[in-house]
Amino acid sequence: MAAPTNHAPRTRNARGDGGRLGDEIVAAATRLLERLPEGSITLRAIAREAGITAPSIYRHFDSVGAILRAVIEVTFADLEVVLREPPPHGNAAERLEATCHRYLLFAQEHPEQYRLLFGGAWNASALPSEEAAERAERAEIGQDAFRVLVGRLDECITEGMSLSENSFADSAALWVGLHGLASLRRTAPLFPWPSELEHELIRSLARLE
Amino acid sequence: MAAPTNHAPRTRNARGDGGRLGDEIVAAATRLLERLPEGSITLRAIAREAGITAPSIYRHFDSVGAILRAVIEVTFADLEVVLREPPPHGNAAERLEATCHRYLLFAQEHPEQYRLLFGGAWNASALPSEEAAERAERAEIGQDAFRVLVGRLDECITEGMSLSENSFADSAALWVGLHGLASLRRTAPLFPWPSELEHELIRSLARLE
DNA sequence: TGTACATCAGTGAACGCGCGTTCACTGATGTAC
DNA sequence: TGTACATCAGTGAACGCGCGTTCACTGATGTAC
Repeated sequence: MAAPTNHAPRTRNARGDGGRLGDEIVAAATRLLERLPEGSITLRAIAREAGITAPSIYRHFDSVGAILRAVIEVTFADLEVVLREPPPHGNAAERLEATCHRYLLFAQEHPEQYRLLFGGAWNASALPSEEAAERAERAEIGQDAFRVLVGRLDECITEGMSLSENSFADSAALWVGLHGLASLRRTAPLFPWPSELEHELIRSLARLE
Repeated sequence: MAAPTNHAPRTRNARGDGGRLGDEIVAAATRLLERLPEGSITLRAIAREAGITAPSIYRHFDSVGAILRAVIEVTFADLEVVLREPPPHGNAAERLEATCHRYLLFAQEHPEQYRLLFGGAWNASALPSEEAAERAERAEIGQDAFRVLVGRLDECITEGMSLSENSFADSAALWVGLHGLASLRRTAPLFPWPSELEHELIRSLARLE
Protein backbone atom coordinates (compact mmCIF):
# COMPACT_ATOMS: atom_id res chain seq x y z
CA MET A 1 0.00 0.00 0.00
CA ALA A 2 2.88 2.39 0.82
CA ALA A 3 2.57 4.88 -2.05
CA PRO A 4 5.77 6.03 -3.70
CA THR A 5 6.88 9.51 -2.64
CA ASN A 6 7.39 10.42 -6.31
CA HIS A 7 4.83 12.56 -8.03
CA ALA A 8 3.18 10.41 -10.70
CA PRO A 9 2.85 6.63 -10.99
CA ARG A 10 5.05 5.43 -13.81
CA THR A 11 4.12 2.81 -16.27
CA ARG A 12 7.08 0.65 -17.12
CA ASN A 13 7.27 -1.43 -20.24
CA ALA A 14 7.56 -5.10 -20.07
CA ARG A 15 11.10 -5.82 -21.05
CA GLY A 16 11.99 -9.41 -21.79
CA ASP A 17 8.56 -9.76 -23.37
CA GLY A 18 9.03 -10.28 -27.05
CA GLY A 19 11.99 -12.48 -26.24
CA ARG A 20 11.35 -15.06 -23.58
CA LEU A 21 7.64 -14.71 -23.10
CA GLY A 22 4.80 -16.60 -21.63
CA ASP A 23 3.93 -17.46 -25.22
CA GLU A 24 7.16 -19.39 -25.55
CA ILE A 25 6.30 -21.37 -22.46
CA VAL A 26 2.90 -22.26 -23.88
CA ALA A 27 4.51 -23.18 -27.19
CA ALA A 28 7.03 -25.37 -25.39
CA ALA A 29 4.27 -27.16 -23.50
CA THR A 30 2.33 -27.66 -26.72
CA ARG A 31 5.44 -29.07 -28.39
CA LEU A 32 5.96 -31.47 -25.49
CA LEU A 33 2.45 -32.80 -26.03
CA GLU A 34 3.52 -33.86 -29.53
CA ARG A 35 5.74 -36.53 -28.02
CA LEU A 36 4.81 -37.01 -24.37
CA PRO A 37 1.61 -37.93 -22.56
CA GLU A 38 0.01 -35.27 -20.42
CA GLY A 39 1.21 -36.88 -17.22
CA SER A 40 4.83 -36.26 -18.19
CA ILE A 41 4.29 -32.55 -18.72
CA THR A 42 5.96 -31.16 -15.61
CA LEU A 43 6.98 -27.63 -14.83
CA ARG A 44 10.62 -28.61 -15.16
CA ALA A 45 10.05 -30.43 -18.44
CA ILE A 46 8.38 -27.36 -19.89
CA ALA A 47 11.25 -25.16 -18.70
CA ARG A 48 13.78 -27.55 -20.25
CA GLU A 49 11.88 -27.54 -23.54
CA ALA A 50 11.67 -23.76 -23.49
CA GLY A 51 15.37 -23.47 -22.73
CA ILE A 52 14.92 -21.63 -19.45
CA THR A 53 15.29 -22.54 -15.79
CA ALA A 54 12.37 -23.83 -13.82
CA PRO A 55 11.85 -20.83 -11.50
CA SER A 56 11.57 -18.48 -14.51
CA ILE A 57 8.17 -19.92 -15.23
CA TYR A 58 6.69 -18.39 -12.10
CA ARG A 59 7.05 -14.91 -13.61
CA HIS A 60 4.46 -15.96 -16.17
CA PHE A 61 2.32 -18.73 -14.68
CA ASP A 62 1.27 -19.79 -11.23
CA SER A 63 1.34 -23.48 -11.96
CA VAL A 64 1.47 -26.17 -14.60
CA GLY A 65 -2.33 -26.12 -14.55
CA ALA A 66 -2.32 -22.50 -15.66
CA ILE A 67 0.03 -23.32 -18.52
CA LEU A 68 -2.18 -26.18 -19.62
CA ARG A 69 -5.20 -23.91 -19.53
CA ALA A 70 -3.36 -21.61 -21.95
CA VAL A 71 -2.41 -24.59 -24.12
CA ILE A 72 -6.06 -25.60 -24.21
CA GLU A 73 -7.08 -22.15 -25.39
CA VAL A 74 -4.44 -22.05 -28.13
CA THR A 75 -5.19 -25.59 -29.24
CA PHE A 76 -8.92 -24.95 -29.47
CA ALA A 77 -8.10 -21.99 -31.70
CA ASP A 78 -5.87 -24.24 -33.83
CA LEU A 79 -8.66 -26.78 -34.14
CA GLU A 80 -11.12 -24.12 -35.15
CA VAL A 81 -8.77 -22.90 -37.89
CA VAL A 82 -8.42 -26.44 -39.19
CA LEU A 83 -12.18 -26.91 -39.23
CA ARG A 84 -12.76 -23.58 -40.95
CA GLU A 85 -10.28 -24.22 -43.74
CA PRO A 86 -12.28 -24.00 -46.94
CA PRO A 87 -13.39 -27.52 -47.75
CA PRO A 88 -12.81 -28.84 -51.24
CA HIS A 89 -15.52 -28.29 -53.83
CA GLY A 90 -18.67 -30.29 -53.35
CA ASN A 91 -22.20 -29.95 -52.05
CA ALA A 92 -23.13 -29.16 -48.46
CA ALA A 93 -23.12 -32.81 -47.39
CA GLU A 94 -19.65 -33.32 -48.83
CA ARG A 95 -18.41 -30.18 -47.12
CA LEU A 96 -19.83 -31.39 -43.81
CA GLU A 97 -18.15 -34.75 -44.22
CA ALA A 98 -14.87 -33.06 -45.11
CA THR A 99 -15.07 -30.95 -41.97
CA CYS A 100 -15.80 -34.02 -39.85
CA HIS A 101 -12.88 -35.80 -41.45
CA ARG A 102 -10.59 -32.91 -40.55
CA TYR A 103 -11.76 -33.15 -36.97
CA LEU A 104 -10.85 -36.82 -36.89
CA LEU A 105 -7.52 -36.14 -38.58
CA PHE A 106 -6.65 -33.51 -36.01
CA ALA A 107 -7.37 -36.00 -33.24
CA GLN A 108 -5.25 -38.63 -34.95
CA GLU A 109 -2.27 -36.38 -35.68
CA HIS A 110 -2.19 -34.65 -32.30
CA PRO A 111 -3.54 -37.30 -29.97
CA GLU A 112 -2.23 -35.88 -26.72
CA GLN A 113 -3.37 -32.38 -27.56
CA TYR A 114 -6.74 -33.78 -28.49
CA ARG A 115 -6.88 -35.70 -25.23
CA LEU A 116 -6.08 -32.52 -23.36
CA LEU A 117 -9.07 -30.80 -24.97
CA PHE A 118 -11.59 -33.62 -24.74
CA GLY A 119 -10.08 -36.39 -22.63
CA GLY A 120 -11.55 -35.15 -19.43
CA ALA A 121 -8.43 -35.12 -17.31
CA TRP A 122 -8.33 -31.37 -16.90
CA ASN A 123 -11.96 -31.17 -15.94
CA ALA A 124 -11.88 -33.79 -13.25
CA SER A 125 -8.56 -33.28 -11.60
CA ALA A 126 -5.83 -31.39 -13.41
CA LEU A 127 -7.31 -28.01 -12.70
CA PRO A 128 -8.98 -28.31 -9.32
CA SER A 129 -10.53 -25.69 -7.10
CA GLU A 130 -11.50 -23.19 -9.74
CA GLU A 131 -13.81 -20.26 -9.31
CA ALA A 132 -17.29 -19.99 -10.74
CA ALA A 133 -15.99 -17.32 -13.12
CA GLU A 134 -13.44 -19.74 -14.51
CA ARG A 135 -16.07 -22.38 -14.97
CA ALA A 136 -18.25 -19.98 -16.90
CA GLU A 137 -15.31 -18.87 -19.02
CA ARG A 138 -14.40 -22.45 -19.72
CA ALA A 139 -17.93 -23.17 -20.84
CA GLU A 140 -17.20 -20.75 -23.70
CA ILE A 141 -13.92 -22.38 -24.66
CA GLY A 142 -14.31 -24.61 -27.64
CA GLN A 143 -17.75 -23.27 -28.52
CA ASP A 144 -16.33 -21.52 -31.59
CA ALA A 145 -15.02 -24.80 -32.93
CA PHE A 146 -18.39 -26.40 -32.28
CA ARG A 147 -20.16 -23.61 -34.14
CA VAL A 148 -18.27 -24.52 -37.30
CA LEU A 149 -20.00 -27.88 -37.16
CA VAL A 150 -23.40 -26.30 -36.58
CA GLY A 151 -22.79 -24.00 -39.55
CA ARG A 152 -21.96 -26.86 -41.87
CA LEU A 153 -25.06 -28.75 -40.80
CA ASP A 154 -27.17 -25.62 -41.36
CA GLU A 155 -25.85 -25.53 -44.92
CA CYS A 156 -26.97 -29.11 -45.41
CA ILE A 157 -30.43 -28.24 -44.14
CA THR A 158 -30.61 -25.19 -46.41
CA GLU A 159 -29.61 -27.26 -49.41
CA GLY A 160 -32.19 -29.85 -48.44
CA MET A 161 -29.62 -32.57 -47.82
CA SER A 162 -30.37 -33.13 -44.15
CA LEU A 163 -33.63 -34.00 -42.46
CA SER A 164 -32.47 -32.31 -39.29
CA GLU A 165 -34.96 -30.00 -37.65
CA ASN A 166 -32.63 -28.89 -34.89
CA SER A 167 -29.13 -28.21 -36.12
CA PHE A 168 -27.81 -27.51 -32.64
CA ALA A 169 -29.04 -30.76 -31.14
CA ASP A 170 -27.99 -32.82 -34.15
CA SER A 171 -24.58 -31.16 -34.27
CA ALA A 172 -24.15 -32.06 -30.64
CA ALA A 173 -24.96 -35.67 -31.52
CA LEU A 174 -22.53 -35.51 -34.41
CA TRP A 175 -19.82 -34.12 -32.18
CA VAL A 176 -20.47 -36.91 -29.69
CA GLY A 177 -20.11 -39.46 -32.47
CA LEU A 178 -16.94 -37.94 -33.85
CA HIS A 179 -15.38 -37.75 -30.43
CA GLY A 180 -16.33 -41.32 -29.66
CA LEU A 181 -14.76 -42.48 -32.89
CA ALA A 182 -11.59 -40.43 -32.45
CA SER A 183 -11.21 -41.62 -28.89
CA LEU A 184 -11.99 -45.31 -29.32
CA ARG A 185 -10.00 -45.74 -32.51
CA ARG A 186 -6.98 -44.69 -30.55
CA THR A 187 -7.82 -46.62 -27.38
CA ALA A 188 -8.85 -49.80 -29.15
CA PRO A 189 -6.85 -49.87 -32.40
CA LEU A 190 -7.11 -53.66 -32.46
CA PHE A 191 -10.91 -53.63 -32.59
CA PRO A 192 -12.08 -54.69 -36.06
CA TRP A 193 -13.44 -51.28 -37.00
CA PRO A 194 -15.89 -51.46 -39.89
CA SER A 195 -14.42 -49.56 -42.82
CA GLU A 196 -17.51 -47.48 -43.50
CA LEU A 197 -18.08 -46.58 -39.86
CA GLU A 198 -16.98 -42.97 -40.16
CA HIS A 199 -19.16 -42.35 -43.19
CA GLU A 200 -22.20 -44.11 -41.75
CA LEU A 201 -21.85 -42.40 -38.39
CA ILE A 202 -21.82 -38.96 -39.98
CA ARG A 203 -24.76 -39.78 -42.24
CA SER A 204 -26.87 -41.14 -39.40
CA LEU A 205 -26.20 -38.38 -36.91
CA ALA A 206 -26.42 -35.51 -39.39
CA ARG A 207 -29.56 -37.12 -40.80
CA LEU A 208 -28.19 -36.90 -44.30
CA GLU A 209 -30.42 -38.27 -47.00
CA MET B 1 19.33 -75.14 -14.58
CA ALA B 2 21.26 -76.71 -11.67
CA ALA B 3 18.93 -79.58 -10.72
CA PRO B 4 18.43 -80.23 -7.01
CA THR B 5 20.31 -83.28 -5.74
CA ASN B 6 17.14 -84.50 -4.05
CA HIS B 7 15.11 -87.21 -5.67
CA ALA B 8 11.84 -85.59 -6.72
CA PRO B 9 10.87 -81.96 -7.33
CA ARG B 10 8.56 -80.83 -4.61
CA THR B 11 5.55 -78.69 -5.18
CA ARG B 12 5.08 -76.27 -2.37
CA ASN B 13 1.79 -74.59 -1.67
CA ALA B 14 1.46 -70.90 -1.85
CA ARG B 15 1.21 -69.80 1.73
CA GLY B 16 0.09 -66.23 2.34
CA ASP B 17 -2.23 -66.62 -0.63
CA GLY B 18 -5.76 -66.46 0.64
CA GLY B 19 -4.68 -63.75 3.02
CA ARG B 20 -2.68 -60.99 1.48
CA LEU B 21 -2.97 -61.82 -2.17
CA GLY B 22 -2.46 -60.19 -5.51
CA ASP B 23 -6.24 -59.93 -5.58
CA GLU B 24 -6.15 -57.58 -2.61
CA ILE B 25 -3.66 -55.39 -4.42
CA VAL B 26 -5.91 -55.21 -7.47
CA ALA B 27 -8.89 -54.47 -5.24
CA ALA B 28 -6.94 -51.71 -3.51
CA ALA B 29 -5.99 -50.14 -6.84
CA THR B 30 -9.61 -50.35 -7.97
CA ARG B 31 -10.73 -48.70 -4.76
CA LEU B 32 -8.21 -45.91 -5.25
CA LEU B 33 -9.71 -45.20 -8.66
CA GLU B 34 -13.00 -44.44 -6.94
CA ARG B 35 -11.47 -41.30 -5.47
CA LEU B 36 -8.22 -40.51 -7.29
CA PRO B 37 -7.34 -39.90 -10.92
CA GLU B 38 -5.22 -42.49 -12.65
CA GLY B 39 -2.12 -40.32 -12.46
CA SER B 40 -2.14 -40.50 -8.66
CA ILE B 41 -2.21 -44.28 -8.58
CA THR B 42 1.35 -45.01 -7.55
CA LEU B 43 2.89 -48.22 -6.32
CA ARG B 44 3.21 -46.73 -2.86
CA ALA B 45 -0.36 -45.43 -2.86
CA ILE B 46 -1.63 -48.88 -3.74
CA ALA B 47 0.49 -50.46 -1.00
CA ARG B 48 -0.83 -47.93 1.50
CA GLU B 49 -4.42 -48.62 0.46
CA ALA B 50 -3.83 -52.36 0.71
CA GLY B 51 -2.22 -51.99 4.13
CA ILE B 52 1.12 -53.46 3.14
CA THR B 53 4.59 -52.06 2.52
CA ALA B 54 5.63 -51.01 -0.95
CA PRO B 55 8.21 -53.75 -1.62
CA SER B 56 5.61 -56.44 -0.90
CA ILE B 57 3.94 -55.66 -4.18
CA TYR B 58 6.88 -57.00 -6.15
CA ARG B 59 6.05 -60.54 -5.04
CA HIS B 60 2.84 -60.21 -7.06
CA PHE B 61 3.37 -57.64 -9.79
CA ASP B 62 6.31 -56.32 -11.75
CA SER B 63 5.04 -52.78 -11.96
CA VAL B 64 2.10 -50.46 -11.52
CA GLY B 65 1.32 -51.08 -15.19
CA ALA B 66 0.82 -54.77 -14.49
CA ILE B 67 -1.54 -53.95 -11.63
CA LEU B 68 -3.54 -51.61 -13.84
CA ARG B 69 -3.75 -54.31 -16.49
CA ALA B 70 -5.32 -56.56 -13.88
CA VAL B 71 -7.67 -53.77 -12.81
CA ILE B 72 -8.71 -53.34 -16.42
CA GLU B 73 -9.54 -57.03 -16.71
CA VAL B 74 -11.59 -57.05 -13.52
CA THR B 75 -13.36 -53.83 -14.41
CA PHE B 76 -14.30 -55.07 -17.86
CA ALA B 77 -15.82 -58.11 -16.19
CA ASP B 78 -17.74 -55.83 -13.81
CA LEU B 79 -19.04 -53.80 -16.73
CA GLU B 80 -20.13 -56.92 -18.54
CA VAL B 81 -22.07 -58.08 -15.48
CA VAL B 82 -23.81 -54.71 -15.26
CA LEU B 83 -24.73 -54.82 -18.93
CA ARG B 84 -25.99 -58.39 -18.69
CA GLU B 85 -28.26 -57.74 -15.72
CA PRO B 86 -31.75 -58.63 -16.85
CA PRO B 87 -33.30 -55.44 -18.16
CA PRO B 88 -36.76 -54.49 -16.94
CA HIS B 89 -39.75 -55.74 -18.90
CA GLY B 90 -40.28 -54.21 -22.30
CA ASN B 91 -39.74 -54.89 -25.94
CA ALA B 92 -36.36 -55.39 -27.60
CA ALA B 93 -35.87 -51.69 -28.27
CA GLU B 94 -36.58 -50.83 -24.65
CA ARG B 95 -34.21 -53.52 -23.50
CA LEU B 96 -31.48 -52.15 -25.78
CA GLU B 97 -32.03 -48.64 -24.47
CA ALA B 98 -31.94 -49.90 -20.89
CA THR B 99 -28.63 -51.62 -21.57
CA CYS B 100 -27.19 -48.48 -23.15
CA HIS B 101 -28.38 -46.48 -20.17
CA ARG B 102 -26.58 -48.87 -17.84
CA TYR B 103 -23.42 -48.37 -19.84
CA LEU B 104 -23.70 -44.61 -19.40
CA LEU B 105 -24.50 -44.98 -15.73
CA PHE B 106 -21.43 -47.12 -15.18
CA ALA B 107 -19.29 -44.44 -16.82
CA GLN B 108 -20.89 -41.76 -14.68
CA GLU B 109 -20.61 -43.60 -11.39
CA HIS B 110 -17.06 -44.88 -11.90
CA PRO B 111 -15.52 -42.17 -14.05
CA GLU B 112 -11.88 -42.98 -13.40
CA GLN B 113 -12.40 -46.69 -13.88
CA TYR B 114 -14.25 -45.96 -17.08
CA ARG B 115 -11.43 -43.69 -18.20
CA LEU B 116 -8.97 -46.47 -17.51
CA LEU B 117 -10.90 -48.80 -19.79
CA PHE B 118 -11.66 -46.42 -22.63
CA GLY B 119 -9.74 -43.22 -21.99
CA GLY B 120 -6.77 -44.25 -24.02
CA ALA B 121 -4.04 -43.54 -21.51
CA TRP B 122 -3.04 -47.15 -21.06
CA ASN B 123 -2.88 -47.81 -24.73
CA ALA B 124 -0.68 -44.88 -25.65
CA SER B 125 1.70 -44.66 -22.79
CA ALA B 126 0.83 -46.29 -19.50
CA LEU B 127 1.71 -49.78 -20.68
CA PRO B 128 4.56 -49.29 -23.12
CA SER B 129 6.75 -51.81 -24.83
CA GLU B 130 4.40 -54.76 -24.82
CA GLU B 131 4.74 -57.92 -26.80
CA ALA B 132 2.66 -58.88 -29.79
CA ALA B 133 1.07 -61.61 -27.67
CA GLU B 134 -0.08 -59.05 -25.16
CA ARG B 135 -1.49 -56.91 -27.90
CA ALA B 136 -3.48 -59.82 -29.27
CA GLU B 137 -4.70 -60.73 -25.80
CA ARG B 138 -5.73 -57.17 -25.19
CA ALA B 139 -7.71 -57.14 -28.40
CA GLU B 140 -9.91 -59.75 -26.70
CA ILE B 141 -10.37 -57.75 -23.53
CA GLY B 142 -13.67 -55.98 -23.48
CA GLN B 143 -15.06 -57.94 -26.41
CA ASP B 144 -17.44 -59.81 -24.11
CA ALA B 145 -18.96 -56.56 -22.92
CA PHE B 146 -19.32 -55.42 -26.51
CA ARG B 147 -21.06 -58.66 -27.44
CA VAL B 148 -23.84 -57.86 -24.98
CA LEU B 149 -24.59 -54.81 -27.09
CA VAL B 150 -24.53 -56.83 -30.31
CA GLY B 151 -26.91 -59.34 -28.74
CA ARG B 152 -29.40 -56.67 -27.74
CA LEU B 153 -29.34 -55.17 -31.21
CA ASP B 154 -29.86 -58.62 -32.72
CA GLU B 155 -32.99 -58.94 -30.61
CA CYS B 156 -34.26 -55.66 -32.01
CA ILE B 157 -33.64 -56.90 -35.54
CA THR B 158 -35.40 -60.18 -34.81
CA GLU B 159 -38.40 -58.36 -33.39
CA GLY B 160 -38.42 -56.07 -36.41
CA MET B 161 -37.68 -52.98 -34.42
CA SER B 162 -34.38 -52.08 -36.06
CA LEU B 163 -33.61 -51.53 -39.72
CA SER B 164 -30.02 -52.63 -39.14
CA GLU B 165 -28.64 -55.08 -41.66
CA ASN B 166 -25.30 -55.48 -39.93
CA SER B 167 -25.62 -55.77 -36.17
CA PHE B 168 -21.88 -55.82 -35.65
CA ALA B 169 -21.19 -52.62 -37.58
CA ASP B 170 -24.18 -50.83 -36.09
CA SER B 171 -23.31 -51.97 -32.59
CA ALA B 172 -19.83 -50.56 -33.14
CA ALA B 173 -21.41 -47.25 -34.15
CA LEU B 174 -23.66 -47.40 -31.11
CA TRP B 175 -20.69 -48.08 -28.85
CA VAL B 176 -18.87 -45.13 -30.41
CA GLY B 177 -21.85 -42.90 -29.72
CA LEU B 178 -22.26 -44.10 -26.14
CA HIS B 179 -18.61 -43.64 -25.43
CA GLY B 180 -18.61 -40.18 -26.96
CA LEU B 181 -21.57 -39.18 -24.82
CA ALA B 182 -20.14 -40.67 -21.63
CA SER B 183 -16.81 -39.01 -22.24
CA LEU B 184 -17.96 -35.56 -23.34
CA ARG B 185 -20.67 -35.23 -20.72
CA ARG B 186 -17.94 -35.54 -18.16
CA THR B 187 -15.36 -33.39 -19.94
CA ALA B 188 -17.79 -30.64 -20.89
CA PRO B 189 -20.50 -30.65 -18.21
CA LEU B 190 -21.19 -26.98 -18.91
CA PHE B 191 -22.13 -27.61 -22.52
CA PRO B 192 -25.90 -27.19 -22.96
CA TRP B 193 -26.59 -30.84 -23.63
CA PRO B 194 -29.94 -31.38 -25.34
CA SER B 195 -32.15 -33.37 -23.01
CA GLU B 196 -33.16 -35.97 -25.56
CA LEU B 197 -29.63 -36.50 -26.87
CA GLU B 198 -29.13 -39.92 -25.30
CA HIS B 199 -32.43 -41.23 -26.59
CA GLU B 200 -31.98 -39.78 -30.09
CA LEU B 201 -28.39 -41.00 -30.33
CA ILE B 202 -29.39 -44.55 -29.52
CA ARG B 203 -32.34 -44.48 -31.90
CA SER B 204 -30.26 -43.14 -34.78
CA LEU B 205 -27.30 -45.42 -34.39
CA ALA B 206 -29.28 -48.58 -33.66
CA ARG B 207 -31.57 -47.65 -36.56
CA LEU B 208 -34.62 -48.07 -34.38
CA GLU B 209 -37.91 -47.42 -36.06
C1' DT C 1 24.03 13.64 -25.67
C1' DG C 2 25.82 11.41 -21.44
C1' DT C 3 25.48 9.40 -16.97
C1' DA C 4 23.57 7.52 -12.85
C1' DC C 5 19.94 4.77 -11.39
C1' DA C 6 15.53 1.99 -10.96
C1' DT C 7 13.36 -1.95 -12.81
C1' DC C 8 12.67 -6.68 -13.35
C1' DA C 9 13.18 -11.16 -16.44
C1' DG C 10 15.77 -14.79 -15.74
C1' DT C 11 19.54 -17.48 -12.87
C1' DG C 12 21.58 -20.95 -9.86
C1' DA C 13 21.81 -23.07 -5.55
C1' DA C 14 19.24 -25.20 -2.22
C1' DC C 15 15.24 -27.35 0.28
C1' DG C 16 12.02 -31.14 1.45
C1' DC C 17 9.04 -34.64 -0.56
C1' DG C 18 7.18 -38.79 -2.58
C1' DC C 19 8.49 -41.81 -5.78
C1' DG C 20 10.37 -46.69 -7.54
C1' DT C 21 13.56 -50.00 -6.36
C1' DT C 22 17.28 -52.84 -3.70
C1' DC C 23 18.50 -55.58 0.01
C1' DA C 24 19.22 -58.33 4.04
C1' DC C 25 16.00 -59.73 7.35
C1' DT C 26 12.14 -62.09 10.07
C1' DG C 27 8.98 -65.01 11.45
C1' DA C 28 4.87 -67.73 10.38
C1' DT C 29 3.66 -71.80 7.53
C1' DG C 30 3.99 -76.22 6.03
C1' DT C 31 7.13 -80.61 5.27
C1' DA C 32 10.27 -84.51 6.23
C1' DC C 33 11.40 -87.95 9.10
C1' DT D 1 2.80 -87.57 17.47
C1' DG D 2 6.91 -84.53 17.95
C1' DT D 3 10.83 -82.00 16.33
C1' DA D 4 14.06 -79.91 13.30
C1' DC D 5 14.19 -77.58 9.11
C1' DA D 6 13.15 -75.45 4.43
C1' DT D 7 10.24 -72.16 2.35
C1' DC D 8 8.81 -67.69 1.27
C1' DA D 9 5.26 -63.62 1.99
C1' DG D 10 5.93 -59.56 3.88
C1' DT D 11 9.12 -56.01 6.48
C1' DG D 12 11.96 -51.94 7.31
C1' DA D 13 15.83 -49.30 6.23
C1' DA D 14 18.12 -47.20 2.70
C1' DC D 15 19.32 -45.38 -2.00
C1' DG D 16 19.15 -42.04 -5.86
C1' DC D 17 16.00 -39.31 -8.66
C1' DG D 18 13.00 -35.76 -10.45
C1' DC D 19 9.75 -32.99 -8.78
C1' DG D 20 7.73 -28.14 -7.15
C1' DT D 21 9.06 -24.26 -4.78
C1' DT D 22 12.02 -20.58 -2.18
C1' DC D 23 15.43 -17.23 -2.24
C1' DA D 24 19.08 -13.96 -2.85
C1' DC D 25 21.34 -12.68 -6.90
C1' DT D 26 22.75 -10.64 -11.57
C1' DG D 27 22.91 -8.08 -15.35
C1' DA D 28 20.55 -6.22 -19.35
C1' DT D 29 16.91 -2.77 -20.33
C1' DG D 30 14.87 1.46 -20.27
C1' DT D 31 14.21 6.16 -17.60
C1' DA D 32 15.25 10.63 -15.38
C1' DC D 33 17.73 14.50 -15.49
